[in-house]
Amino acid sequence: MSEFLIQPEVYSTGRHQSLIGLLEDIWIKNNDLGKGTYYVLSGYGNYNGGVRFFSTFQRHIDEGGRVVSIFGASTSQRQTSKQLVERLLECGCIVYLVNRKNIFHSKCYGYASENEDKLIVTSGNFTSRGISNNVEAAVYLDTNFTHQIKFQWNNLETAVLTQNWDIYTPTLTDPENPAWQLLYDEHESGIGIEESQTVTMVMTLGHADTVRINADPGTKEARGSQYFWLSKNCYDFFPPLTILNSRGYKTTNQCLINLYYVDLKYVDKKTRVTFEAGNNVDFRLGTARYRNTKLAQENDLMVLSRISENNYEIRIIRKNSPKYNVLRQHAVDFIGHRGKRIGYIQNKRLEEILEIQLLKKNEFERLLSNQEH
DNA sequence: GTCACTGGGTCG
DNA sequence: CGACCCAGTGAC
Repeated sequence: MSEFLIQPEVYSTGRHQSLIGLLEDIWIKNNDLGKGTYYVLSGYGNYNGGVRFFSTFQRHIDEGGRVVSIFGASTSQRQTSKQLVERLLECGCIVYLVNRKNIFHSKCYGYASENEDKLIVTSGNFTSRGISNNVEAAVYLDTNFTHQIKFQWNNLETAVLTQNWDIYTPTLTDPENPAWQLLYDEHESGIGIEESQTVTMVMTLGHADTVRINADPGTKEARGSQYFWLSKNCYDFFPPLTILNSRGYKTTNQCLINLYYVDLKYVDKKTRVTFEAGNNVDFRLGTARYRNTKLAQENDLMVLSRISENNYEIRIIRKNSPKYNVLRQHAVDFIGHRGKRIGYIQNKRLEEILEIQLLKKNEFERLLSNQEH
C-alpha cells in the first residue's frame, strides 16, 4: 500500500512513522532476498545511515542480488563519508559518486525485480538523522502505483548513469582513485557535532539494566556484561558504529566512546556501544563501572549527555531525587513492553533543570589526560 | 576476572 | 514477529 509520512511521528497515512521503517519494509522484510536490485539515491550519506542495512545488503548480494547506490560527493563539502562507501563496497554494493555539489540532491530509495518497482521519494538523506529523527517527508509508492505512472527503476538507473555528469566509481583495491578524495572522513578529529546534537538521553532503567548493579560481587546475578538497553531509535546519538565484531559470526556494529561517570568521578575511555545488527537488533550501552555499585535501581533515570563527538557524561537520577519527576517527563517515548521510557532533551535545558554545568569539550579532554598519569 | 558474544524470552 | 528483556558462557 502506498503511503505518505512526515517523520518523526508527525503525520502518517500508513503503518510507518519514519523513513527507516519504510526502508526496513522494502529491504529487510523483502521475501525475495537475493533477487532483484536495491536502490539508494541520496545527496548525503554517512555510516550510521546504513548501519541497519549492511548485513541485509551483504546477504542479498551473496545470494545473487544487486545493490546500486548513487551519492552526491564533493571535495569542499561533507556530503558522503568514506566509512559508508567502504562498507557498502565491502558488502558488494555498486557505488557511484556524483561530483557536483548542489546538483545531485535527490533522495529516492527502492526495490526492483522482474515485476516489481517499489519507490520511496523523500527529503531524507541516507544519514543517521535523515532516516530517523530529522523532520522529513516521504512517500512510498507501491508497484501498482509506480506502474500506473510508468516508473521503472532500470530506466531511472540508465537515465542517471548516462547523464553528462562527473560520475566516479571508487573501488576498495584502488585507494588512489580520485573518487576517494570526494569523500570525507567521519573519524577525522575536529569535525565536531552540531549544536543541535548536543543533547541528553533520558531513560528509565529496567530490571535487566540494574540487576548487576545491585548484585554482590561473585554472585550469580553479577555474572555477564553490564549494559543499559537502549531503543533502536538512537542511531544519530552516537558516533559511527564502524567497529565490527572480531569473533563470533553474528554481525554487530560497535563504537567506543569516552564516558564520564559523574557519580563515580571516573572516565571510561573504552565504553562500548553495540548495535546487534545480526542478532536481535538490541542497542546496548556498556556501563561496566556501575556493576556492584548499587548506584541505580529499577525505574531510576539514566541521564546520558553528549558533550562532543566522542565524549559523554552519565549520571543516575534516583527515584527519590527532587529532580526525578521533572526529568522523567522528558522521557516521552514508551519502549519495550515493561513501561520503559526514553527521550531527549537539549543539554542547556538539562543544565537548568539539574542546576549543573556539563563539562565543556576542553574540560573533558583535560579530565581524560589527568586520569592518564 | 571481565565482558564480547550468544541466544533465548516476552508481550503487544 | 519486532523490539526491548534477560541470563548467562567461555574467549580473552
